[in-house]
Amino acid sequence: MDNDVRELRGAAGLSQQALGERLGVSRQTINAIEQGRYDPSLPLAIRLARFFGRAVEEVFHCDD
Amino acid sequence: MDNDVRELRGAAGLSQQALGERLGVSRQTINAIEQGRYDPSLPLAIRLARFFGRAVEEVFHCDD
DNA sequence: GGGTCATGTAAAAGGAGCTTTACATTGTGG
DNA sequence: CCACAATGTAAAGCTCCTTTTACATGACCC
Repeated sequence: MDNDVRELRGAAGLSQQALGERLGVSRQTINAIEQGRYDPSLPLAIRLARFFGRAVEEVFHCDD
Repeated sequence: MDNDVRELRGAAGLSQQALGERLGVSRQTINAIEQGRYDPSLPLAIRLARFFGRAVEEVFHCDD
């Protein structure tokens, strides 16, 4: 399950810290998600997708 | 965070057991999600939405 | 060289997701 | 009445998500 968070964040010109603050999570959480160390919870995934104006499926890609 | 799983499952004519088998989770998991006892993981939410031909955001509604 | 910003990473701790096993209720059909 | 299917629920246990604190790196500016 990989995702486009890093690209979208870069395009938005935000640091991991700044994005975390906007979404109410720590920068380590953003970092872990970008690196695919784990998947976000469903509510966080929805907040992330909505923040970037995308559908959840567009941001997070299942590999199956 | 509530969802439309029960309605969609009913419309599909499937038991909780049958739906769980299709998605690779236990019937208790389906039951808990339908009752809002907890949110599914992101991969399960995506599988559920895809199974019903909907977007994740259409099936799971954030209350914020 | 010293400060700061952005990022990577790690450990400990707590809460959430999911499993299995098990028991209870309700309804339906023989 | 007796199965049987569908659902609700509970406990124990494991893994995953997220936090906090902390240290380390490289880039960049003064």
